[in-house]
Amino acid sequence: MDLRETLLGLLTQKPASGYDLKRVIAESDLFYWSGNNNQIYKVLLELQQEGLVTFEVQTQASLPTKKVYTLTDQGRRVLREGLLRPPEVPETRKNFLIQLACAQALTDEELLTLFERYEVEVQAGLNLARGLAERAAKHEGDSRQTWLDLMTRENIVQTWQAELDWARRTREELQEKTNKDKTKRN
Amino acid sequence: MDLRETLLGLLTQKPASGYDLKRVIAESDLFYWSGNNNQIYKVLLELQQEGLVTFEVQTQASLPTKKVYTLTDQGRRVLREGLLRPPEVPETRKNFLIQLACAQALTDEELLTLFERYEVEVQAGLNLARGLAERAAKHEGDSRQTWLDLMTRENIVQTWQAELDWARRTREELQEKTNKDKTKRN
DNA sequence: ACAGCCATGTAAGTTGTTACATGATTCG
DNA sequence: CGAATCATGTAACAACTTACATGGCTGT
Repeated sequence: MDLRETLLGLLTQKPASGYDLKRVIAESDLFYWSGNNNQIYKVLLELQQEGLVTFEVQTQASLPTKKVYTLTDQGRRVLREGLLRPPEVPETRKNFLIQLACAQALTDEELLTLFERYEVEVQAGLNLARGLAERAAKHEGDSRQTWLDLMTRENIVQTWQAELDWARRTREELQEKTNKDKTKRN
Repeated sequence: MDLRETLLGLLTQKPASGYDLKRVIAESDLFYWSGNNNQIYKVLLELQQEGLVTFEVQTQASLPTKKVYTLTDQGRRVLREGLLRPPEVPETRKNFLIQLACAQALTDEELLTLFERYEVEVQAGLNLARGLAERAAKHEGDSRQTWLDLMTRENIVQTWQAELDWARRTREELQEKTNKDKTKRN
């Protein structure tokens, strides 16, 4: 599921301009690309040259002219093929865990504040994800696709929640350990 | 926490050659880089030129000569600074969720088999993570670092577990929905 | 004999990033 | 008046990848 396929996928929902797609990708947490021009406009051109999409130039009064891209039948076929390939497992980059692996140089207190800060950051991420999930829940269609979108939002919320739970439990355990060591020393 | 810092971090544990570091990174799921030569040897050279590491050439009987890298005091300082910066939140790329967002073109049956396959893949990932966690648990030191490593392993296991739980629940719900639709149609 | 490990390194490529350029319009 | 939005596109670079080259040693 690279950017090419993702753009094809987005175009199944409705025709869109490069600018539209760029915004969707940039504002989403699901579509993890930065949503920069260079990539998107280039990929769209490539898709067009391969016959997977076509575009129609739309002039607008008092707004710049835009190219509205639409999926072709061939594009739909290629997308379907891609979707039917066995799904990939999630790829996670937890820099905090790498930090922990390198944390020998830190004192217990420093490590604890690190955990506290991590908890705050993860909590913020969870709150954001919750907000998006609620917004998705308000749409209230009962098509399969709106249900899938809801489940997707739930997945993300639960991922953040699991991380927060781990961070809390581990911080508490660390706190106990640290206190014990202190009383020992006194 | 980029590759530079990670290499510094790995060198706190013990001096190592580029080849050693490459293997650690390539075999680990935590250190998410591919562990290719080009990057690692280049970064090590860069770190050496900045005075963060030094190397000692070690000739070996019946094995190629190697450069064993060691952290300098300055390297330790730079690493500490990096570790004390506020930790980053995890970055997750769930291509499966992107697929779901593009899945309008699929039938209910196709979607179901997609979920089934995803479950299998995630289960495999969980099994692998569990194996690594058990191996880590067997080490049985009671230093802070071995405890941290254990907690790290647990984090990874729980992340996989959360994903598997979600996949199962969602697949079951989807199955019910699909069956209902079928009975409706009959 | 042939594969695979140890150990270094380079070449060539893909992917993704930030930042810039243009130019009209709209909002505070 | 300046900033932001709409809309396209390019330039320069950073990060990361696969694949290759070398060469002796080890195990089947």
